[in-house]
Amino acid sequence: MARKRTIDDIARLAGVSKTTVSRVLNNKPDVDPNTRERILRIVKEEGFVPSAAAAGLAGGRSHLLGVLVPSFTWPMIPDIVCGIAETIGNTAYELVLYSLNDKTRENGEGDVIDHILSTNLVAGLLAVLPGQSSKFVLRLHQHGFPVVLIDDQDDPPLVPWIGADNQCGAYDAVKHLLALGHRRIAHIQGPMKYVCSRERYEGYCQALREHGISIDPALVVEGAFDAISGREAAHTFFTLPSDQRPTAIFAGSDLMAYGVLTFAEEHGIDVPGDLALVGFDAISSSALVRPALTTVKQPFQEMGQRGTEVLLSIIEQSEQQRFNVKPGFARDFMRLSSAGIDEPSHSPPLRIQLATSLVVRASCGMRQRSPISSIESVS
Amino acid sequence: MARKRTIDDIARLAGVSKTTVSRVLNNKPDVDPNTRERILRIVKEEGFVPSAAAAGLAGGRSHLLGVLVPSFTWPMIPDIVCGIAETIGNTAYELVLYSLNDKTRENGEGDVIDHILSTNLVAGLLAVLPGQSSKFVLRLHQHGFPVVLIDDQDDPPLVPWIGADNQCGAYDAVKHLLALGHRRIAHIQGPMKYVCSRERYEGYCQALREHGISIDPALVVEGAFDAISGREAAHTFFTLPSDQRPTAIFAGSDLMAYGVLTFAEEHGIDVPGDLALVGFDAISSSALVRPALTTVKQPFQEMGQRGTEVLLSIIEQSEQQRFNVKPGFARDFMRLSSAGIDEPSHSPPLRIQLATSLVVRASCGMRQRSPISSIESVS
DNA sequence: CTGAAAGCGCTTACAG
DNA sequence: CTGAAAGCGCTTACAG
Repeated sequence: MARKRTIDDIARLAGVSKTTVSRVLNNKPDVDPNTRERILRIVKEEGFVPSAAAAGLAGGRSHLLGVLVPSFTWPMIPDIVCGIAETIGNTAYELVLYSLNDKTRENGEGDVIDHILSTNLVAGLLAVLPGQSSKFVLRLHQHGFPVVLIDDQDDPPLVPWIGADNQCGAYDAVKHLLALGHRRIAHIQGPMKYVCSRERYEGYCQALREHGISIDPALVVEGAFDAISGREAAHTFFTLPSDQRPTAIFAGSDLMAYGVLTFAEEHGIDVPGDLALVGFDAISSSALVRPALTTVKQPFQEMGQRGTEVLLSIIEQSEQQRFNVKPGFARDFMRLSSAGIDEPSHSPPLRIQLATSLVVRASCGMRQRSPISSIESVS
Repeated sequence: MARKRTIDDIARLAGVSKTTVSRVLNNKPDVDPNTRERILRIVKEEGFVPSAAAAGLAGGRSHLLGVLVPSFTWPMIPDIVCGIAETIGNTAYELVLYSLNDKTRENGEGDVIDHILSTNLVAGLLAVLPGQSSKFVLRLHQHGFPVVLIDDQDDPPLVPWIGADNQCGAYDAVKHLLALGHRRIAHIQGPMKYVCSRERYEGYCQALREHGISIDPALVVEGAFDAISGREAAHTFFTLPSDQRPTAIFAGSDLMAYGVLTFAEEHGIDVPGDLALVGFDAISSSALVRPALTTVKQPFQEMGQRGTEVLLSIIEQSEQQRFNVKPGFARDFMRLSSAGIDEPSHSPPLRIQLATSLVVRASCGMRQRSPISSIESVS
């Protein structure tokens, strides 16, 4: 059973001062190699782990990383958090989870952000699918607080961001439908306030344009990313005169595609016989629905991993700055309140766009994948 | 933008000592009502939030709650964590997420537990589905560290625990199949090392017994909670002579039921026509598979909520003890290492068992639920 | 290369 | 009812 030793215990055991132990613990230079080695050995023997609270207090920094997620209702959140958790697990940091529940939402997301900042607990923040919070996150970033956006972009792009290549993913999906011979391809957009929805729409338009097909406004409907809005969109398309109906639908999210499947089931429309369907996201349940859904896979776990790595490097950099440029600078900087501080990051913000991949399953009329592979994707 | 004030700022603003501010902040008695009110007002005006790190260090306690989850591959984890996060959101605590990834798993879960204890960061731990970790968690509990188990029990029961009434849930499921006229009802067990698997099996036996049906060992197979093992179990059942095959299967988890559906799809077995199927868990995708799965719903969110409430009360209680019984007692107590400390909690450990409910869908031959309700459960 | 001392922002006996 | 002082376990100038 681990027990709580302090840095004093280690110092005594090693016959040095705690200053020296601290230096070793923090990989500072100017320690005799032998001394360093001896201390390291003792630290290991004793299973000593410094108190994060004390280190944070004294050093003015923290070993905690905040992760802000919207409610857990979005099916990609677990995958993203998984990637984050795994990456943080390899570092000395711990993960503090902040989530937006109904109560915090009604008070405005700004409260959560204020809270994150004022408790002064975390060294940086990963904002997953920030949505409406992104303007608060932007404020944080402008005040010098390390922040990274995951999945959902801000607009205009000012904050470091990791996400998928939405336009290219959408383009591939629609190309796939075109290759299968479809010409009347409808699109259910995600909410157009999201950059990713606009990018997916752009990919849709680009693919059609390249095939000399003009966009038919009757075949484009804005949804809400959820199943209900997908079903409504399908209803809209199928109340068109029969010769104007789509033969294929590209849904901006898997959940909206599920809504289309439900509509088809209700109305005896055969998928893929009468209607081909492609989703976006490749959440795990899309292998389970029938027909199994062809969809664009976003590398959610990798988004979490890369996002964490980027945040860590930003934090490191801002600490560098604090010690090299002017001691105490960053801390004072953080305390400035009303003044219109706007640190112009001279370099454009880091933006990493990860490739998507098309997962072909039964919903477009391709041969059904073997059942084993659909099992594997849920187990 | 929030900025970082300290308790000194508030003390100066209120014209009192920081001792008094601290007392107000911590709801201690013996403060003049007017003083208290004034301080509270200033705290609010300034948006002051005390530094959790400093408070933790000084007070020897922390405002952080650890949540230990196995990998995110289990579909109920998000629901449970959601319940936890929501409940913590109403308190002054923050949530620190620890997860077991492949690396930590190979080092043994003991490492994670040691790490949790030795960083001295969290005031208590919620262990979700601890599985193999539960013996480490037991050690924590025996050393006086506040711990609550969620979902998966320890055996024998020594640690506070919140879970579902597995036996009763299984009993209801099998009764449902019996009521539909089935007599050859198979069961795919979860891994029998888990208490919950044994309880579900017990519920299965109880229902059959009450109907004067004896358990046929050929109709009981142990699975691994995942889809592949469910498919294998179905294969085992359907290689029996045709008059000995089951007409219904009660799967110990939804994922195993998915495996049965896959097997049925492969072999042209109609569900529910040829075979009725019930699962256990009611994870969200069970509304999406076809036929939609009848299953036993576990109240995962509530498990998270109640578990958090229990942990909080245990922490409070142990702090009470620390200050009333003997100052410094708890802290010294925690540091004892080798000695075989075994605090006999004089009262039996708290155990809360929540009711399950049967969600009837298409897989048993009841009328199919309206599509709207299956949409609602995924959106 | 090393250590004594001050200090991070709080809490808690202790003394009034 | 209130405050001065010590201390939580660290880090960081500063001085050698």
